[in-house]
This record gives sequence, structure tokens and C-alpha cells, in this order.
Amino acid sequence: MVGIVEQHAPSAHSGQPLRASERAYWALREDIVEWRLPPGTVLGEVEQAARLGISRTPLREALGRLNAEGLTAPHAGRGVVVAAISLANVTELFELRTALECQSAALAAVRGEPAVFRQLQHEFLAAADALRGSAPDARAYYELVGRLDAAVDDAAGNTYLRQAMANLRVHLVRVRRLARDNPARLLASAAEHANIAGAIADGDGQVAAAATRIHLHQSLEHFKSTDPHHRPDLPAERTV
Amino acid sequence: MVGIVEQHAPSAHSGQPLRASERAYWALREDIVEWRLPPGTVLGEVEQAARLGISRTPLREALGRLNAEGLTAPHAGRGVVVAAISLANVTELFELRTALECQSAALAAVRGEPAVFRQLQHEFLAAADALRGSAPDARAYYELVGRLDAAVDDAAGNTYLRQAMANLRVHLVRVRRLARDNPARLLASAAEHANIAGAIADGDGQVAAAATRIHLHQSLEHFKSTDPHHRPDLPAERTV
DNA sequence: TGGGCCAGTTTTGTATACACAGAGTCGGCA
DNA sequence: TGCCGACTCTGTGTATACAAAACTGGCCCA
Repeated sequence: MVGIVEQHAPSAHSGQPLRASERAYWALREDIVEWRLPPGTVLGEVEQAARLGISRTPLREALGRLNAEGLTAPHAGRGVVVAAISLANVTELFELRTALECQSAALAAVRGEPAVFRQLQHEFLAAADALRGSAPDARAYYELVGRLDAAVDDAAGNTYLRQAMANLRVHLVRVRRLARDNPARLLASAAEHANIAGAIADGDGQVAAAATRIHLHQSLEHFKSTDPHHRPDLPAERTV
Repeated sequence: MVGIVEQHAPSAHSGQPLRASERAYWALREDIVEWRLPPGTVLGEVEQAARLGISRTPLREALGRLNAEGLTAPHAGRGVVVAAISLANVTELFELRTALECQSAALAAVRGEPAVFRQLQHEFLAAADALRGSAPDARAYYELVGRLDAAVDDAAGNTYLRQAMANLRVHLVRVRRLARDNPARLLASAAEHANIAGAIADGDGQVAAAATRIHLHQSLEHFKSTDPHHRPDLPAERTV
């Protein structure tokens, strides 16, 4: 489960005052993603509005966006509830992710600037060396992965694809909290990413897509092997 | 550009009273898709609320959903404007569509009920014969295409994939108004669809994906060949 | 004559008030 | 004691009023 870098609220980067509805959206989104609001939690409008210190009107807008993204689901006559997530959901998520990221990688191979991805390839190879060291810096590695994702998004140059992946990543970030990355997996992941970057730099869309598919397959297999079913914080199989 | 069947408001099927925000959403959505509200139209809140006979609050909810779907874009201090759409957008749309539908077809081949798709294959072959006749019924054909789409969605059994395709189809429906289908294209399309259905019935995901890719490629090429640039109702190249 | 600034106006953002619908509960009746 | 009905009460859906922000137009100054 390497490769999903959390997005933060715009306010974190630009200090300008945010609208109340935006603040509510990001606050709730983060609370859900961080599992502070576990699946099944009912989000009453008056209750949440009071908690966030805003009125119901902007809160409703925030809830509407969360519903649209699938992070919450309207529970007839009883407000909205935080959506559940299960191993079955993760599998489905990865099926969509594979489709989107393989296409992105293939397009990036055709349209991207080779130098950019060659550079990233070298960085991943260097990162793999670093991860073999005594004090592997996982955070720096995640940052690098985020840079590759952004570069691919950018090179693919497809607004709709980008937005579809943004929608998807919200859920992946949420799942990420369930995954345990170990040094061995990080090392393998670095090599896989180096392959992806290299294929894109080569302009070989077929190989880039294949490398992406391999990476995602391995990620999912690793995730499954961490046996989420035995984890108490993972809810039972429930539909979203 | 064969294969996108318009979705209708829930009220059309279930006569129960709809919330004002829902009505506003569907009304605006249809107005945009049908090009009654051309790209660039500014949708003032008070103006639209008055036009639809509702208050601003539910209207804002509707506009929020339209913005999230990309049908409109917020124009600071100037309300929301109907998003423009250009040939470049159509190409991007099809890149995303290819990724999603190929994946869907491949999954359907693995998980679907073969008999369902065998039946659809035969229906498409019969439709091809009918389209060769003197009075081709395009509407019946579109309905058949819609049935295949629904069957694939259903067989793929992936919530996220389904939702991503639903989001995409909104834009495709909108583009469809620009396309001119002719009998020859419809006939070819029927054969392509028969191939897709047959491959899924065979349980061959590879072939199903390839057949889907071919169909979408031909659709896009046909669309491009209708030369939308010469059509006056198509706006100039503008970003969405 | 061109650019920047200021005020008016329009439009959005937020808060509050009200109406309605559904669920849960309490009491009465069989 | 169990079941049915009405009632209450919580919570959402909608409307309206107010506040803040942004655009537009004009004016002044360089």
C-alpha cells in the first residue's frame, strides 16, 4: 500500500481565510480519513454544525460533497453515516486504480518529458539504496512517490483522468491507515517505481502500463497478506 | 458516438414527490446536456432559483453537485458558468472512457453470466440485420446498447468503477448532441458490440477489453470525422 | 491618454427561523 | 401481558434575512 500521499486542505498551504463550508469539508474529510470518525458514525447536522462552530447551511454543503465522493452515505431519515470499508472494497478500489493508473502511465510515456522521468527513475534507484541502509527514511520515500504521481498526472495531461484519480485517492488514503508497510515492501516498491519511471522515460507506454500493473498487483497482495480480517479496528464486511 | 444512453431523473420512473434540490439538479443537468444552456452561460443563484420556482438553498445544493461533476465551474463573484467542451475535451473523455470500459469488460468476462451476454450478442447480430433494412430503428438500437452497458456494469460488480463511469457518462451524453450517427456507423457499431458481448460470453477478458478498445477507437474516429469544428453550435477551443 | 483607485451594486456566503416527516415511546385497550 | 395507536420529539428540507466579498463603472491623477 505504498503510493498514496495524503492531500491537505488548501489552508495548510495558503494562509488565506477559508470559507466555512470548505473548512467543514476538510475537517470532516480528515476526521473520516484518519478514522477519528469510524464507519457507521451518524453525522447529525445540528450536532456537527455545533462541533465545528458553524451553521447548518455550510455544513450541509460539506456533507453533500462527502456524499458525492462516497466517503459518507445518506441514511434515510437519519442523517448521513460514515461509509464502511472492507477488504472487498479494497479489491474493487484497486480494480479501478489499475485501470486509471495504467492509462495514465501509458499516456505519460507518450506525452511526458523523458528527462523528468529519467531523473525520477534515478531518484528511485537511489531511494532503494537508501532504504537498504540502517535508517531508512520512509517519509522521504513517500514524498518521492508523491512526486512521481504528480509528474504522471501532469504528463498525462488529461483533466478527466486526473479528477477521477483524485476522487479515487480519497478512498485509498483512508484504506492506507489499515496497511502496514515494512522495509522489505518499501524496497520492492522503490524498484517497481523505478521501472515505471524508466518505462515512461523510454516513451514505452506498453511497458509503463505493465510496470504500473505489476506495482499495483504487488501492493494489493502485500495489503492482503497483512491480514486485515484479524484487525479489530477493521469493520466487518459491509457494503459502502 | 454510439453507446451513451441518457439517464433520466428518478421522478420519471417513480412518481413520488422529489425534493426541490433534486428537481433543480435534474432540471439544470438536462438543460445543460440538451444544450439549452450553452457553455459559458452564467447561472446566477437568484435568477435560477426564480426560474425553477424554488429558493436559493436547494438551488445551491444542485449547483454544488453540478460543479462536482464538472458540468459547471464556479466563476468567482460571477456565479457558476456552464462548462465549455471542445474536441480536445472529447479526446480526453475517451481516454478515460477507454480505461474504464476496457476494465469493466474484462471484469465482466470473468464474473458475468455467460448466457446473458450470449443473448445480447445475438440481439446485436439481429440488430445489425435490422439496421440493414429499409427502416432502421435507431432508438431501439440505442436501447439495446444501454442494456449491454448495464449488463457489463452489473457483471463487473464494482461499485467504484460503476460510479466513475456514471460520472463520465454525464459528459458523454453532452457530447453526444454534437455527434452525427449515420446508418453505416450504426451498422458497424452493432458488429463491434456483438464482438464485445461475445467475448464476455466466452469469458475472455483480454478479447473483451480489446473489442471494447476497438469500438471506442472507431467511435472517436467517427466523431472526429464529423468535423465538429465547422459546426456553429460548437464553441471554440476553451478549457473546462 | 492610460493606469490606478474608490464607491456602488450585484452576487455569493452564512445564519436563523419555520414546516414537515419519520422514528421512538408511552399509554390505553384487548 | 402483549399489541396497537397516537403523540412527542428529534432531525432534515426549505425559505428568508443579513453580512461580506467581488466585479463594474467612473473618476482622478500622473
